[in-house]
Amino acid sequence: MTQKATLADVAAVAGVSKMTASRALRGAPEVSQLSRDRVQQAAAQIGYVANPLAASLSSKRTQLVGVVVPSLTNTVFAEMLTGIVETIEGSGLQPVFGVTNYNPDTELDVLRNMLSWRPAGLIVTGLDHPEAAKILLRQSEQTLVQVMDVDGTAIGNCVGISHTQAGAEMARTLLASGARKIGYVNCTQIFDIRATKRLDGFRGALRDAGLEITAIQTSDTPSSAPAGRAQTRQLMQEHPDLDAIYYSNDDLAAGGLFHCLAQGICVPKGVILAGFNGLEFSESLPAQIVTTRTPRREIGQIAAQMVLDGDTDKCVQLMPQIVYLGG
Amino acid sequence: MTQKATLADVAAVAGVSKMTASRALRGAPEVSQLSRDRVQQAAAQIGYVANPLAASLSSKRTQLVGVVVPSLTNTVFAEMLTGIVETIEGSGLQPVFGVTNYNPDTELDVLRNMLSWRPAGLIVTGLDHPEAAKILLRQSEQTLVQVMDVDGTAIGNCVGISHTQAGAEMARTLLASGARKIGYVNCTQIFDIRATKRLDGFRGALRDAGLEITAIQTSDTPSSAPAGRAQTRQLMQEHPDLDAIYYSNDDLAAGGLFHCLAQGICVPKGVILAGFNGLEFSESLPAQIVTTRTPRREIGQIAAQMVLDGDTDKCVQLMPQIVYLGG
DNA sequence: ACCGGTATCGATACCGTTACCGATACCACA
DNA sequence: TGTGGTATCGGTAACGGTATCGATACCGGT
Repeated sequence: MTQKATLADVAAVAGVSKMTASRALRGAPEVSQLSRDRVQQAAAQIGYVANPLAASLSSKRTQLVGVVVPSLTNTVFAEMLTGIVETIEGSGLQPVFGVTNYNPDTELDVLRNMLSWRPAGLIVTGLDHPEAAKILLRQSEQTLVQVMDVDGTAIGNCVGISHTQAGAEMARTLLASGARKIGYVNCTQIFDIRATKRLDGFRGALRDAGLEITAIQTSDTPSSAPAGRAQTRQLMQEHPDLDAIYYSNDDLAAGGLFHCLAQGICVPKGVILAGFNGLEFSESLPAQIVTTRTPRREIGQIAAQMVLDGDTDKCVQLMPQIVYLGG
Repeated sequence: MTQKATLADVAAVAGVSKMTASRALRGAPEVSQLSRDRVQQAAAQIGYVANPLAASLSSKRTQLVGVVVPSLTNTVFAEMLTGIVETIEGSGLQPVFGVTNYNPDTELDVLRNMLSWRPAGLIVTGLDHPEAAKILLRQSEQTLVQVMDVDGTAIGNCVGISHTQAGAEMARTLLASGARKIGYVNCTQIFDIRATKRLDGFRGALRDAGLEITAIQTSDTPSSAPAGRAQTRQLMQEHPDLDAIYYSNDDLAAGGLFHCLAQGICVPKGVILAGFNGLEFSESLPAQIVTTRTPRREIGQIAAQMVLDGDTDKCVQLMPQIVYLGG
């Protein structure tokens, strides 16, 4: 009881060799029904728990899937993780998470650490990594999936959306609603490359219409609804005549909406607020915002499926959707 | 390049034995400065990456910390995870997450799976587990920390808050504000034992004042702001004269607030809304709600520290705080 | 009765690392 | 010069499994 039961113990109790016990427990075909039953019973009897470390070392294969995300508190990544977890569930694969905090140095560390486990698959966020990380990823042998973003060159498999296109589409949507004086709000405490791509696409589409962003309100606080509220207050104070405000995500946009509600500014009549992600809570907001619904859960599912299938060069571009939430 | 470099390769290049190489890389004291340098240089030169599987198998120790949470999309757990991650960072420990979806059967599976890795530490959510899980936990040898809840009997270490007390305190707060007709809103799609404890405490304190909950609005949808909005609508339709509504969490409460705002109901003048957790976004809501701020990040930090320190029977009860957010 | 084939099993050699203990060298000191 | 102690190293045996291949038994067909 004090010492864990080992395969040898199971084999001894079952009266077979270690190999037969191993095969029986793994469901290998070359075991007689009799031995199989005996082994399973013996294992149950002494409470045997397989040791995946030893198995991995011996077989030179692991059942690990490394998942590297920038943040856990961001619902978007949490939902992607959920997609991954629910897809690999029951496959015998084990997800291992790493968090980079949007920091390239941390990302490199996390990646190195992840790779040291020699995972069967690796799912990393984004296409943009520090050069050293790219080298690591290229050298490594396992199934690689880069998620969330398709704007750039993938090293391995790839699932996501085009943030550049998403930004452009939002610009066109706002323009179509008649907006001409448009503000932009973001947070730069962390360097969010995908938000930057959206901004680029947004700007490009405005320029195609002969327009520029009227004002940009940036802060180096973490992105959150309170930050969105504070920044919107400041932005609208300096530019009371904006037709629309594009936020780098729904949290900021919700904060912006809260500011408007508190000030009695009518949304979207007085000003259109645009976010990104289409988070669930946005659906219940008391006024309507426009946002881009991202299929993050599906991205997680597809990425996990790619790992399961051992794909190597697959690339799936998902199409986000402009939606009007709340009201 | 195709085959990973092993410790033997490092040793060969450095001109020492495997043992010396191993010791040098681990920073063991019984290595001369000369050998140490040579080994480190050799390792860097051939790009050696240590294999934690082999190390763990050989040393019978792992650097793994298993973390079992009910959900990843719930910000509360994500923030606790953040606390854990930031605390064990740099200690050489590796967090491994498991998600139970509030399902006891899943919890047992996840736990079994977690334990099979023989982690150095295990952090699980709550004090209430299926009986089989409790047995597993009691038998296992590693540092165990049960987090979030202190209402009950801990198996190992324990850090959290008393949800019963939190519920009672909220009841007293609402009573002190003059509320007499009080509604309660929750979601039961998942069985949230801690929410139940809060409700018990809440009810108890009301009874102490000779009162009962006026109406309970339950739904079996997942807990979210949209659910909160829908349920509040229904509840207020049937009971338009409520003084206050207690929600099982801030998401629902925010949804409730959105309903009131959309209906032009004044909060908190017309009705007091009470949530739980004190999420960051609640701070920016355009009207004031009352909630219980929970120290979930700190809980994660303390739990991780307990694992690092190898504590066995420590129990830390943190004190939540009633706060007024938004407005 | 002999043969080839299939089903079932076991012995052995690892996987890459660390624990353990013995070996060696070198030093100060008697 | 011998002796004991310390610092540094290496050989060997694990750790708990799996891959591989050879051994055995048993089958049907001729």
